[in-house]
Amino acid sequence: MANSASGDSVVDRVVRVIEAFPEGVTSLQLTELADRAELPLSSAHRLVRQLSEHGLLDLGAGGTVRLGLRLWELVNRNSPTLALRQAAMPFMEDIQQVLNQNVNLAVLDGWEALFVERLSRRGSVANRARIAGRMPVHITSAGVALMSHQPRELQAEYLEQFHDPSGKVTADVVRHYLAEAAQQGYAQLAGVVDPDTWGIAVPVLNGKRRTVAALGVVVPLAEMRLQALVPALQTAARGIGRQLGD
Amino acid sequence: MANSASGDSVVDRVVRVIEAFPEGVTSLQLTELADRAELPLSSAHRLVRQLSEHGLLDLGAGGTVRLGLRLWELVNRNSPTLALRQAAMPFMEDIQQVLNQNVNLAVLDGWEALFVERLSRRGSVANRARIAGRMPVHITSAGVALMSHQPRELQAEYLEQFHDPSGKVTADVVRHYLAEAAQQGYAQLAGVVDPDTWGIAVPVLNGKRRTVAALGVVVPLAEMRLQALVPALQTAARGIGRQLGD
DNA sequence: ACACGTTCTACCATTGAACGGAAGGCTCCT
DNA sequence: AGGAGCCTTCCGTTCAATGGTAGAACGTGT
Repeated sequence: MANSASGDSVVDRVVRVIEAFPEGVTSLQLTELADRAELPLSSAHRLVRQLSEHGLLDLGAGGTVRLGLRLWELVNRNSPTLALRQAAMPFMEDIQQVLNQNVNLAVLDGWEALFVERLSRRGSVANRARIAGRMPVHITSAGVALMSHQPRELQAEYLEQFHDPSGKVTADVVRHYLAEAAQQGYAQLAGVVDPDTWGIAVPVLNGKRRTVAALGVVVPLAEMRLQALVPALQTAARGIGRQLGD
Repeated sequence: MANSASGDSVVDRVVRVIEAFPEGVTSLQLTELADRAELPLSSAHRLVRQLSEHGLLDLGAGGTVRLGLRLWELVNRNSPTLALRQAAMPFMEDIQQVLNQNVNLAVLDGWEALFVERLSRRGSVANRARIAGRMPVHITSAGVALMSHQPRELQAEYLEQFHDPSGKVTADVVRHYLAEAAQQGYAQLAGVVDPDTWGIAVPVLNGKRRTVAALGVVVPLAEMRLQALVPALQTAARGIGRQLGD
C-alpha cells in the first residue's frame, strides 16, 4: 500500500534504514544499506540524502553512510533512561571503587535485559563494547533479578513462551532461578562469556516500589564473596531508588 | 509541497518530531509535541503512532511521548563515535585513576565541541549530565584544542564568522588562543561553569595525523599543575590515536 | 589502453499514501 | 452539570513519494 509498489509507509522505510546497521557497525555502503533495508537503490538514495540533510545520517563521499552525530546527540540528551543513569552513576562509581569489580545497570525490554550503563573494573580492558547490548533474561543475573521482581502475570507470560534454542535450559530451571532470586532478593548466575566469572544482581525499585532496573557486578570466581557483595549492591540500589523518586 | 498544506516531506516531519524534545527532557505530551514540531495534532498523532509501532518512540497511555529504548539502543550500538569511545575509554580511566580529575572527550561538530564521553572525578557528584552536551569552540579547552589543529582553511572560515553574542571575546583573542594552543600542543582555558576551575585539553590524532578528538581534564585552580597534567594527557592521546588506526 | 563490472547519482511520469479538519470520547476540573 | 483540555478516529482530496531507467564516475582485470 505504498505510493507505488511495495507495501510500506515512509516511516517504515526510515526505520528500516536506521535499523539496517548490524550491531557494532558504524558505516555502510549505500548499496549494501539498500540491500539490508530491502529498498530499491534509488529510494534508499533519496531517503538517505533527505535524512543526512537533517544530520540524522551522514552521507560521506562515495556513498558511505553513517549514523549522524546529531542523532546520537539528540538521543543521548533525551534518552528515556537519562534520569535512571544519572541517578545510578554515583552509586555505580562507589561500587566500582569499593569492590573493584565490573558494575552494570540493566533494564528489562521484552524478554531481554538491555544494558544501559557499565563501568569496567580498574585495570581490565574496556568491556564497554557491550553498552546498549542485550542478553536473554535467563542467562544473566541482571535479567533474572529484573524478571523475578515483575508482576506475576508478566512472569507467567514469560515462562509460557520461554524456549532455549540451545536446549540446555528448561522453563522449570528458569522458574527455579526466578523463585530463588525473588526469595533471596538477589540473583546469582554463572558467567556466560567467561565460565570462571559469576554475575550477581539486585533489583532497583523506584518510589512506587516498581522494579525499574537491575544493578549488578561480574566477579571472578576467586573473588566471589556474597556476604560482601550483596549488601553493597542492595545499599546502592536503595540509594538509586531514593534518588529516582516517583 | 506536502501532500496537502504545509510544505514539508514526511522525513522533515519525522526529524522535527525527534528534535522536538528540549535538552534533558525525556517525556512530552502529544499536544505539546505537536506544538513544538509545528504539526497539526492529527498528523503528529499519526506519526507518533507509526514511529512507536517500530519502537523509535514510546507512546504511553494518555499521550505521553518518549524516545524509544530501541532507538537509544540502535544509536548507541552503531554510533559514529563508537570506535573512538572504545579506543579512548581505557586511557580515560587511567587518567582518572592517576590524576583523579574529571576527564572528557570531545569531537568537533560545526563550530562547537560535542562531548562524547566523560568520567567524573572520584567523589564528585555526577556531572554526567553533560554527555552529548555542546559548547562553543572558544569557551572550552577541548574546543580550542580541536580547532587549533584543524586545516588552515577551516580555521579561517571559523574566525571569519566568529561572533561572541556576549561581546566579551573578539576574533583576535580567539586567534591568539588558537595560535598559542597550536604552538604549545595543548589548550588551557579558565572554566566556564566554575571560574575557579581550569580546563586543559590536547588533540587526539589518528593514524593519518588528522585531529579527530580532544582529550581534556577539568581541574580546580589549586591543583593546576601543568607539568604533571599535560604529559599525562599527551601520552594518553597518543595511546588513543595508536589504538584508533586509520 | 580498453572494456567491463560496480556503484553512485539524477530524472520524471504515474498513482496511492499522506494529509488534516471535524467530530467523538475521555478525564479532570469548577 | 457544564466546560475545558486532551487524546483518538474517520475519510475524501491531492500532491509528494515512488522506482525504473539512464548516465556518470570509479576501479579492475585483460
